[in-house]
Amino acid sequence: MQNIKVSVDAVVFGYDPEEGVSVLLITRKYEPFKGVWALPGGLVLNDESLETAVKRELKEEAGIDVNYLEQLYSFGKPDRDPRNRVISIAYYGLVRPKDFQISAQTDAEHVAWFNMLKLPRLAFDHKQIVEHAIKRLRGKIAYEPVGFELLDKKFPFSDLEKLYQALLGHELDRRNFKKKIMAYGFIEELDENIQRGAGRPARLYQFNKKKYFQLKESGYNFDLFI
Amino acid sequence: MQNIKVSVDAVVFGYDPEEGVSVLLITRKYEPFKGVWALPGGLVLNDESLETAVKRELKEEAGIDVNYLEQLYSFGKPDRDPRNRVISIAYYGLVRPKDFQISAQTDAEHVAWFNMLKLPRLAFDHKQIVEHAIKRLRGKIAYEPVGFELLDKKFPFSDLEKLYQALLGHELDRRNFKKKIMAYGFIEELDENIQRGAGRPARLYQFNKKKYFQLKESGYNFDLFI
DNA sequence: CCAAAAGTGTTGTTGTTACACCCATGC
DNA sequence: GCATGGGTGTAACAACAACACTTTTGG
Repeated sequence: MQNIKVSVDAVVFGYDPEEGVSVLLITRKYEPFKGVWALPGGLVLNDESLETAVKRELKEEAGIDVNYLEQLYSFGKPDRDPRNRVISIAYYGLVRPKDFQISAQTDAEHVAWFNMLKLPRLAFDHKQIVEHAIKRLRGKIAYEPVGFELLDKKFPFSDLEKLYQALLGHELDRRNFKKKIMAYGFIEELDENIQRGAGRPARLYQFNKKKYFQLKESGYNFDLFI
Repeated sequence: MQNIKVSVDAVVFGYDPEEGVSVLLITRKYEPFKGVWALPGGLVLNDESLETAVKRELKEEAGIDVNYLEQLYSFGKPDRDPRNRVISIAYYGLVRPKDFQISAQTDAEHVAWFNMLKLPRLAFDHKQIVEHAIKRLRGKIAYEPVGFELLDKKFPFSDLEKLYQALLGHELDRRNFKKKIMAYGFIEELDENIQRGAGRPARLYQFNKKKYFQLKESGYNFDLFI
């Protein structure tokens, strides 16, 4: 008789031009790994879809609604949970951290953002899951402009550039980056500026979803970076 | 109390220069969908890993060992199995059909290869799973030379070319294709020819895994086609 | 000698990379 | 007036796409 539990876990990424790319973590309220940082997640209910389960857990544990959610991978080693067999279907999500006041809720003691490069010790095999998610996100930005789910609706071009640099882990040429991105035509320049700290005010831009989906439907392939 | 079963299903691709790209299917021996074509697969045992489960099922149901196996996606809609809640973790595999005499075994009535473009009606949501796998395989060949798992150890260049054409669904320029592939350096020309039917005999080539992994380790990015 | 499949280079076009100075603001 | 961050164009080079004739075999 099969006796395997099914859970979902979520790697939620947030971005802030100052902080870089962060991952949302909670501390576990119960054993095993009580008090240890972990990914938000939990068992799937009998009659809910996997995606619904992830969204529910994120709401319950961190009070957050994601902007974008995609299945990542299923982790199913027989000993990944010390109690009993649990396979976890991992998702990753993108969110604008400023949109939410994250807050610990049921099942979680604390909730916090951690820079993706400076993570604490994590429960279970969650470190592996996060690594998998980072790899996926890095790959993803090369052919889909997911980054826009992480930025404000209107953003200075330098935010986008910094996001790509943070994700890719290397510098980009400002002029070439802008040229390439703008050539696709799914970003529009607005007639507004923003001033942040010192320096010349920056022109604001926004993502044009309609144009993006048109391009995508017509079989266009985005090839952004290596 | 959670009551969800966990199964695995496999989309095994095979290739033959005459037949094109095929998918391995079985007919179900029991209800539901008794007698209907379906993907090989079944429930995961309590103490086996997901990958082991896939390999075991392929052996049990079709007498096949895959050459390459990769997790595809997990399908978990609450009503995808009419009996009870079953989530399926789908894998896709590659195999050289000539290496095996496929044969129906326990749990399967018949086993057969079907051209990936001419599939019969499939049980459960297996059609969706196959479509997902085809999409993935198409994407995959663009940045990893998985195709070699589908070809004979030694093959004429035209086999590789036909494989890519079958997968991509469009023609390729013979000269440009060869130039591009050979430039990576992980294919070596042998001092052997093969004669198949009419026409000039073809030079044989083989994949050099060592060189391939060297390139890959050194962070090289293969970018084959759109 | 004809049909079938394999083999092979060059050129124009396009895309990519490298690179440096000026501009608008706050302090 | 200086420090900070924003904005912009060009030229050299590399990659890609398009293109057709010759070679070797079997029948």
